[in-house]
Amino acid sequence: MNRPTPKIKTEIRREQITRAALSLIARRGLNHLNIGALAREVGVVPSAIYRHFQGMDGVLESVLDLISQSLLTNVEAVRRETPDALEQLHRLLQRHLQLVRHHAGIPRVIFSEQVFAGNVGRKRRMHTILRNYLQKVAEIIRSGQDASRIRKEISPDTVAVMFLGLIQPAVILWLMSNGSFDVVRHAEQAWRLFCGILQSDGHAGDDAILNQTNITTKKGHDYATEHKFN
Amino acid sequence: MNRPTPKIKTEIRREQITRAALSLIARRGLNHLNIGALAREVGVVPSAIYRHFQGMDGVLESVLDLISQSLLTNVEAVRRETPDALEQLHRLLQRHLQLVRHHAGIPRVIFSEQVFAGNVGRKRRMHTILRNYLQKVAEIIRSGQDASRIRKEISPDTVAVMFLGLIQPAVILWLMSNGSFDVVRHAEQAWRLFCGILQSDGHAGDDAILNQTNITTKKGHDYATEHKFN
DNA sequence: CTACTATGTGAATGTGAATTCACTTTCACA
DNA sequence: TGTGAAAGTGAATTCACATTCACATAGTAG
Repeated sequence: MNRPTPKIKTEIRREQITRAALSLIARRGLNHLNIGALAREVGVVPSAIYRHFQGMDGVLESVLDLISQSLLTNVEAVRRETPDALEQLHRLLQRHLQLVRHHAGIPRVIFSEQVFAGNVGRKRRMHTILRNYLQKVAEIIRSGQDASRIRKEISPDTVAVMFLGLIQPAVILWLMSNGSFDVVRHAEQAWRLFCGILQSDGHAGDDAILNQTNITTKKGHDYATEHKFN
Repeated sequence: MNRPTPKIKTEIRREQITRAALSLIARRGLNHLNIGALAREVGVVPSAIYRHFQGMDGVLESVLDLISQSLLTNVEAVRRETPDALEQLHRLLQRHLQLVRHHAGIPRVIFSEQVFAGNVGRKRRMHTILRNYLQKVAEIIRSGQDASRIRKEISPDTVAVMFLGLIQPAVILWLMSNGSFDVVRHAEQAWRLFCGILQSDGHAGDDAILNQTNITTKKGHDYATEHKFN
């Protein structure tokens, strides 16, 4: 009451709202995301949201944009970082995990019903986002094949989906276990094995994969962040 | 109105309702599952549901029971079918896909927000179901190691999660693409590669993995069904 | 300083769905 | 055949939200 809510330009508010939405989704899930909670998070009154978005649908679209952008940004980053396809994949894996761990809203949106079942347009949108990502991964693999770094007889598309498979179940376990499942450790171990499939020079990464479960007490490593979230 | 709704013993109704729920989830998603729709599906009036369940929560619990049971049934089946660990895994993969393809409600429930975010007890329940399944898979792997069929230096737990990874992303793509993504083909290709990781005798399944995408027009093979659904 | 416009507010309205309850009907069994 | 418990019904209640709208106010441009 003392300080009335400041008025912010709609462009900035839209971004604020979008981030707030992703954050709320991370904490309480997409189903519990509602205009009221969103407004409270941003510090305005519910009806104010409508000054910046058409409604929940609009907000969700915006969230999807953010997710899509984040995923593709990671691809571009690893491409700049190293020329070696295998190394690119490895780093992409790490970045993906880092992204997801800092923004648990992302997997929640991806796995969400609202996306599978809701609005047909949104479903298609999400599908496109995933396909684009997979396509980029497949491109990396193809380039690795061209450089004879990766076995030529395997299908890039299949491998791209398998790459996602290194991440997804682990993330689900992570979400379900409230963070107890150590996704990073799992990913590293899985990567070792996975690498063995890909490499041209035949020798798998059979150096010391220890027999240990992936349950630890939360937390772990933390690759440097560099995402435009707050 | 002519024929009034027959009265059915609660035990049977419960089962009817549970299956109806899974079926509705398959068609419209968990979020759209509501007492009204469920009642209509079963052919009774909404309030009648409360004769058999405490409410949506009760129904959901029952659905989780059904899912858990289906998953474990598959494990037992493959164990009976063959003694070879690798073959058991391969068949489990096929059965899992078959199950999921006939009951799309299952992955929808597993991926669902309602499970991740809703009721804490339900989340834990789902987590337990998954963990149990993974544990069974890990056991198969361990037995394969004991029989020197599978490389001993790899962690059964990690591999079990990777096994899930052969399935999950494919199923998600399948759901998002309205069935266009050919999960079965993907799974077979991925299995070939995956097998190469596991086998003791070193030679990967490098026989002819064709370079083809997995998009086809719906449908495909269809392993024999033997699940207690209708 | 004035006035315009973009933002923010709070009250009001509307809707869909869960749940409850008093009442009715059917079924099984004595 | 009669009766009590189990199962089904429909109306009423409540609730949580989304959405709208008339009004208030803060930036800012002239």
